[in-house]
Amino acid sequence: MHVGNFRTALFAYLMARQSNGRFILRIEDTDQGRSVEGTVENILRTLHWSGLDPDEGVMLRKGLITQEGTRGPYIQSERLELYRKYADELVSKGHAYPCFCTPERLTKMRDEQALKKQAPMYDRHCLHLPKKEIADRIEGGEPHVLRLLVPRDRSISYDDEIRGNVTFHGHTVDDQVLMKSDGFPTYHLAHIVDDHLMEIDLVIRGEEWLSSTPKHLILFSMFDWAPPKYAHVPLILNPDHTKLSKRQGSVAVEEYIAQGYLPEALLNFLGLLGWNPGTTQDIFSLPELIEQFSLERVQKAGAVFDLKKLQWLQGQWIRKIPLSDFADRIKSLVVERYPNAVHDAQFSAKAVLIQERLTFFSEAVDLLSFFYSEPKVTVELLANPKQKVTLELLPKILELLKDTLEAIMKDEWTADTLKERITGTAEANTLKPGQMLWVLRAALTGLAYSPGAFDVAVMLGKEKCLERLEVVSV
RNA sequence: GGCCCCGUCGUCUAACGGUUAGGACGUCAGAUUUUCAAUCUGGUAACGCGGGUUCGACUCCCGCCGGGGCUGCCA
Repeated sequence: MHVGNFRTALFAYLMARQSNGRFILRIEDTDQGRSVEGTVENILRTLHWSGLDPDEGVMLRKGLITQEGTRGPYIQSERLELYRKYADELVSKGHAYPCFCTPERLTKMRDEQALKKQAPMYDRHCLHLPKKEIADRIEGGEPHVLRLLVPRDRSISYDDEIRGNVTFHGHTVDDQVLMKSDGFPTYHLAHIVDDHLMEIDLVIRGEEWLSSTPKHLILFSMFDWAPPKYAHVPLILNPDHTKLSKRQGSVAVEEYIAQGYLPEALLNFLGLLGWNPGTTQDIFSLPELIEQFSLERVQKAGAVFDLKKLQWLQGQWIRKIPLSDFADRIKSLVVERYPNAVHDAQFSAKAVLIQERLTFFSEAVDLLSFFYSEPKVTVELLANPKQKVTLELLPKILELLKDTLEAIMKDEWTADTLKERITGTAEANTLKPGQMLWVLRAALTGLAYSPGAFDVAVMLGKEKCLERLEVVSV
């Protein structure tokens, strides 16, 4: 599921919720060539992951795809007779006509138009065929499509919920194919038939649909049906301002799920992409979005997908997780690599040390590694010029650390005592506390980034600390 | 080419005729008497251009420039 479609779904969901409406999932599978196995289930699972379950239409029940609601079927390939019926009605009213033109002729026609710098539009070749001939060719089973007869003399305008008044001139609108030769409708016909029959009153869709809206409006008026309100949301863009695409990052929601993003983070990010609350609030839960969202505050211009901001939001949300839940979530990951963590009664106490320093659950494994295995400590890590620890100074610091820790009684092995004694030693030896603490922390964890030295030392215990200091000394 | 949409810091955005043009992400600096992608503080950075209208324009109008979408028997 493309993140753009997902954001559109989010906006639709928000509008449905705040207006006590229904969020309907309809599957538009009218292109036989593009159907991909598992797509529907994938969409459903993704929506469920984020909490945007449909109220009506296609849904998942006990892992199976089902349809619920009184206006079904909700899968367009199961509604073919319906579209046929309405298409015939259009033909009989003179609003649509059969076209026998081959793809080859159409291509040639468009090429010629392009050459003459004209807009490529169907030349209505088949509109002028004699009635008898049309009947005979259809009778003879010749492949054909049905085209919309666009009233070229009028202009079509409507009020977009996001963009305001938009106007098109009939003579710039092409005679859109409504029914394909394979008996399937195009999106355009299916959309208006279904939205009318399913009583859809608000259509929120991507900006790429803006230019086909006049066709839809014409169709609604030909059936004498009231059109829904339309809201065309701006596109989501790549950093280079082109339409969001693969190649420049992930476009599928499934990829973000796989990378470990929380639904709260993605929802928060996408909710704020193209919409703003008008306040300085930037952390939004789904209920808060429902409460505050409005189409009036949706942006008109495209918005670049800013991965950095998504990551920041992810960090914000991961820190909001209650500790016990957080510990549960990371425990299975840690146990995968360190089976001895299974029965660790202190697991939560360790989890609390890392919750605010990670962005993804998966990072927990490395961040807790030194609790379940002996760290590999390198001299390069210990002797860090940035921490003012030189190779010459290192042996002395290690000796001082060992002596200092050795002198602390087991029953006073606390963060406070450690801090007090180490600071004292540092001062007595004209060292900065940081120089000693860097070495201690690095020796105990083997990591450049980890929880603080005191926390780690307390958790590890006196014996283990001395043991590790001894190991790096030799 | 034609039609339509859009144009405030690098990015997401606030402003709806009068502000030192605000916030957030990023970035930079400092703090956190140890690290950190965590936290805090501070800094950096924008009204595309040109005409109008007005006492006064980011805000209204026109033109230009720039970007995007569509231009399929795809959605």
